Amino acid sequence: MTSQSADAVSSSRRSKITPEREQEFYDAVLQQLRENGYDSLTMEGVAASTRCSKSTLYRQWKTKPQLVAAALRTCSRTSLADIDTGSLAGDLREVVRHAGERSYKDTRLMQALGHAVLQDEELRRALREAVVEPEIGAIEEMVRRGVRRGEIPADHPAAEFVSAQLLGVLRARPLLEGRDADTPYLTRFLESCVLPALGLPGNT
Amino acid sequence: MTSQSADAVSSSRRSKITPEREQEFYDAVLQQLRENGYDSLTMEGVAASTRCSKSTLYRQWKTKPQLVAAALRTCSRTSLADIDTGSLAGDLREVVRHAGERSYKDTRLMQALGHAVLQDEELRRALREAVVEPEIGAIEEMVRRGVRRGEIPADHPAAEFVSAQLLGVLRARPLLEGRDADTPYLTRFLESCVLPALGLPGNT
DNA sequence: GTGTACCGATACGCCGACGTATCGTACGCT
DNA sequence: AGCGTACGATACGTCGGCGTATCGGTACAC
Repeated sequence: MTSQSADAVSSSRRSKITPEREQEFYDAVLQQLRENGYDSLTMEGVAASTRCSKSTLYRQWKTKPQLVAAALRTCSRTSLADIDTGSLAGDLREVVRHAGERSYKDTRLMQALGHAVLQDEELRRALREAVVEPEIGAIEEMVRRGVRRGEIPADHPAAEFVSAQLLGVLRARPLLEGRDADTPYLTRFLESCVLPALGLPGNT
Repeated sequence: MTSQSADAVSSSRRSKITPEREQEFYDAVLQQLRENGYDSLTMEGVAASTRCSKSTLYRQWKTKPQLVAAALRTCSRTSLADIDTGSLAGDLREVVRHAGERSYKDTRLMQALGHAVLQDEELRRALREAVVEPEIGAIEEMVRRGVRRGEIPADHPAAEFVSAQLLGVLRARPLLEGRDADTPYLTRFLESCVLPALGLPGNT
């Protein structure tokens, strides 16, 4: 056969599944999700794009929703949790910078899981725990820090809407304008809507 | 009219398709869309729930996406276009009242069409022209009227985000809190975020 | 060197949905 | 009264995806 020398990637896939290999599966799942939606994601497709056999997939995960749920759980972006610039406005500016960069991928992913999430309990929990909660939790923590620092009052009526606003606009722009909500757009939104509503000065 | 006996519905459906009957098809399509998503919407299902045969469906519409597109085009709720209270704040309060009532149906519908819309050109146009454009156009017209009346400056930076904010929050709440964005929620959002960002006084 | 566990390929059964075709018949018009 | 049109029922071919099963072969441990 072929001389399987240094490239462990292309030719021989006979070794046990390493963590890196596992991540390749997950990446393929997420990519196919974004491109074609949940229903058009097929086990055959994942197998083909990762050059494994269906047997391998079904050995590791029982069913298609479980594979997808597992893939979602690797999405845990803890990036937002690390942000702490010392001011609420500064934190949120960092948030929109990150969100704008990941706008396309996250938006498509959410869109793809739209209704599938309503049918499968495990899928719903995976999406919430792995994607929604971490990001939204981080934002709400920023707001709480802002309250503690006295930047905004604890019962500011706009406080409850910060995360919904950001997530909402992120998903709304593609529908309204046909373009992703990139960082400049999100920044304009933050400075001219979110921060003013909170009583904080926006960069004009 | 065909004043058959009392039960024109259950037994014999042999008459030609009246406009009312046609609307029954569309309603069934939209309902199944909202309940199960686009991919799980089946011609068999529509036929069964409307007690017609598949032949009839395929005689009227060539394919499944065309049936769905036709159903979408009957959604044209021009209700928002009729709103004109004399002030921007008043107009928007009417908008959230309507939107809150239709929240569940509209949100689910958008969610259901998520990725299908990316695959089929006709479907995409139908959704835009029948659902998105009318509502968003009405809101933007309200903003323009507000500018003409001098309520807000023409270049107010928050003006471009009014429709995106409302649509976004409408779709975001179910994801974040697991509940629909009803009228009270939308009203709070309007008074504490949208109006303040525009420099208008919100009802506290 | 021997063994075992795991991988890849592939074939299979099953099901459900699309879209077509056929046929009998009720409707509604003239 | 008669006739054509469109409807309802249903069967059919096709396709594609899920999940299972079988089998040969290879990597890695011992």
